[in-house]
Amino acid sequence: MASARLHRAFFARSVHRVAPELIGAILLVDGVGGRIVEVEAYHHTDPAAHSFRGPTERNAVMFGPPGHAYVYRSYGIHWCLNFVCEREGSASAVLIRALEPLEGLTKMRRRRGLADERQLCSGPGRLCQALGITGAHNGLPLDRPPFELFARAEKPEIAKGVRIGITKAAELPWRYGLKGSKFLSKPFKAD
DNA sequence: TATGAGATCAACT
DNA sequence: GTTGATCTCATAC
Repeated sequence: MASARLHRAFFARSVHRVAPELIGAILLVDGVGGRIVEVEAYHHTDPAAHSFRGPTERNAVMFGPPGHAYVYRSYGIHWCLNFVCEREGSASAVLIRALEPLEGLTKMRRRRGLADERQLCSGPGRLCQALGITGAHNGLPLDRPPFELFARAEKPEIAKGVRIGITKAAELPWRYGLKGSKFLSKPFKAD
């Protein structure tokens, strides 16, 4: 099961193609990480996206080249990790919402102060804390250390649903997840 | 199980 | 001054 490294070209496409293909991919930061099980797409036509109103100091990275990390502070305390994708008129990115811990479990538990594996990375803020992601990672390329990204070996079953935790355009079905995963931040509606 | 408040920073009105 | 792509802890059934 040799997985290919994801390079910049992977992200130089529409978020709506990139987002579902990220499900099942492996993300490591400094050797700590796991399998991506939940993401959300943010597009410039989307009032909930930071890029909707154009570039600002905070979201400048989103308007840069694809394949970079966009890290921002949420509610003053949490960090959230995004992958910048191709611009289609304006900036777009994929929010990494949850992953299944595979590598560096000990480090993650220490950083999170938790024993429960399922809650180590089941949410954007938790994930960043577990992987040690901070504003220092903002703008870093995803194909160079400390980041490591590997494509999934096989195409998993993708669940699709409504996004979480937002008040604008919350009805857009741009949340993607690994069907049946125990590590989702919230379960998908069964269909 | 379910609802509610607090934490705390930067962009926006 | 208010709001937000959140999480945790406390209190109430």
